Amino acid sequence: MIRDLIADIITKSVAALRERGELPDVEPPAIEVTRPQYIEHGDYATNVAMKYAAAARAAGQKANPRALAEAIANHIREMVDVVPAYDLVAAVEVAGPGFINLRLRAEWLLRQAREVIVAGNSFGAVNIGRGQKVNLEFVSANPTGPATVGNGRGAFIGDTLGNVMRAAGYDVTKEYYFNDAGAQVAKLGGSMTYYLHLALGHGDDVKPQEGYFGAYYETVADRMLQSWEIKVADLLALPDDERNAAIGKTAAALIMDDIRATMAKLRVKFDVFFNEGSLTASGEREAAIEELRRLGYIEEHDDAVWAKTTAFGDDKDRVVLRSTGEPTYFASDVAYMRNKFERGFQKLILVLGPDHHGYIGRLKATAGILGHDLDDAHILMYQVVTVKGLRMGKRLGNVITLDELYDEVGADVTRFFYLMRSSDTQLDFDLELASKQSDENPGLSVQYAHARASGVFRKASEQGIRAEDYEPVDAAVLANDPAESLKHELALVRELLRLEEVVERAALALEPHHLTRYAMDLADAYHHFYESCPILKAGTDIAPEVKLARLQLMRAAQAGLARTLTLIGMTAPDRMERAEAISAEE
RNA sequence: GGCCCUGUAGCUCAAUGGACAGAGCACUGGUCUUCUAAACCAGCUAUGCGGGUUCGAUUCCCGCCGGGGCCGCCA
Repeated sequence: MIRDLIADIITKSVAALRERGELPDVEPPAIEVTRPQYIEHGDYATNVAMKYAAAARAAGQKANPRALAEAIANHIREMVDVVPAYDLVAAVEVAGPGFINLRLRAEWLLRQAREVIVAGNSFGAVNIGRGQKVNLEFVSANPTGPATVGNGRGAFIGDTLGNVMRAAGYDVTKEYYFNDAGAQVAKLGGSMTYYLHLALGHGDDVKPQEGYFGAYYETVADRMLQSWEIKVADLLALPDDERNAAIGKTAAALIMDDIRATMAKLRVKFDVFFNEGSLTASGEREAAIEELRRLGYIEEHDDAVWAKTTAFGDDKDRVVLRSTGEPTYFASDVAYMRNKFERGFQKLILVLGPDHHGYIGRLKATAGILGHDLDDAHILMYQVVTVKGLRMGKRLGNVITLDELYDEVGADVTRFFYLMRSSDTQLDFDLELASKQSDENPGLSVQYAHARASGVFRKASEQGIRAEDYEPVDAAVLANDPAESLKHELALVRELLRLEEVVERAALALEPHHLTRYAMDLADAYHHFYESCPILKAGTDIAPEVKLARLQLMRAAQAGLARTLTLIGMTAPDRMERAEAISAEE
């Protein structure tokens, strides 16, 4: 990573100066290398002089941050002059209250275009994960209804976070946990019994007080009858409890298929669908309770059996066995977490909706009880989703389904819009903007940048210029371009090289939304380059070596756009056609 | 009552404790015999209030005010 190389230079300079006694005799601060907000300040900046001065003053020594900065900057300049590996640095300047700004050499930057192309699918990859096994659980909605726009948020956060963590060197398993038995599914069975009777023309006298209702369940009833009419007739004849459980389970299977289909359409990929029921069948749920008992975190009172989660910071202890002797869902949660750790995952990430915020304490406590660090179980919580601008009247019940969004704007735009926002803020999905088939739509704008590059390569191909003609050339020739052109060429390379930092940050902070921001910035840099650096444009007379170098740069930009779109889970189209994205028009 | 998220431009939102707070949309004014105008250029406006920590606070801490959400021997 380029930033690490810069940090290495600074670290070595500080160490050398300290060795010579030219810096205050205090513990040097951690080296922080950041991107200045303005490119006029350089490519990278460090605040080490200011931190050093503060540490010195705290130790009672006199220190002037700017003077320290000058000393360090001088030493960096000397090193850059003599160490060939550091020749990427063009200038070192001291500015403001004591920042040391480093500027990269234009020729070096331009030559990175070829590196981007050579890197291919590994472009932007970093290795901060070092192969750590991570279990990333998301959606995990039980099959009692179609996936909603709320579930979608977990889906896209989880899926894209998984992609970006893989790019950051983690060994990620994407997992969906579901329960197709128990009280909720029995309730579903009650509702489905009602809808099945309706579908068979038996009247509506079995309508339950509480349950799942809406047009969607009519379609489920129809499909059940189509596939298993005879079996369904048998099931309806069972005693109420058995009937509800059996019909609920049958309906749940259909609904689970619907959810999987919705996820697949939206390119949300899971490696594992984990059935809660398997924990019962395998005896893991019982074993988990026994394990808690063995570890001394079980208490019995009020006729129930409790797990002492308060020992690890939870608000209250949690029931694992009710007074009826029935295990709670939390008992399964314990078993499930134990199962994950036993499968070798070192870190568990659970993407949960805002209604689960009360679960954080008990889940982290569970990790603690099982002998792990509380941070080995990380809860990534997202806030609520609302949709502004959706036509009313066509909806199923009072929830908006993910399928409806998909039908309106397609997978690409849906994913982009969901990922534009930080998980911590509410998501107000702007359907009107998302539906626009123009560059006002930020998601399409990024794809358009990619397609636009494809158009240029098609044209180049028509003129007999092929990839093997421009991919190997030395783009440093562009350093001689007019200032206005060079500005945009360098800005484009700089933006490209930032991807690895974006990947690192998104993976470390578990914040996939940085990718969409980056995608817009990269597309913007690309568009500027496209406008001000013509290649094949009619009426222009571009020198052949410049033409090839710009084609290479454009190819690198396209690769970066494709890589970013892929991480977000979007397609990178070679052409944009209006009709293609209008899937909602009947 | 307790807990979680949140308050930034007209709207929706960004901003690893740094330098001059950025995008998109909207709005205003320009640019079309194009490398596809599905574009480009220019302009307009913001950190809820009060303290604190810091060389430096949109960011961290405390209080107040305002939004959204959650609190079960449900699953």
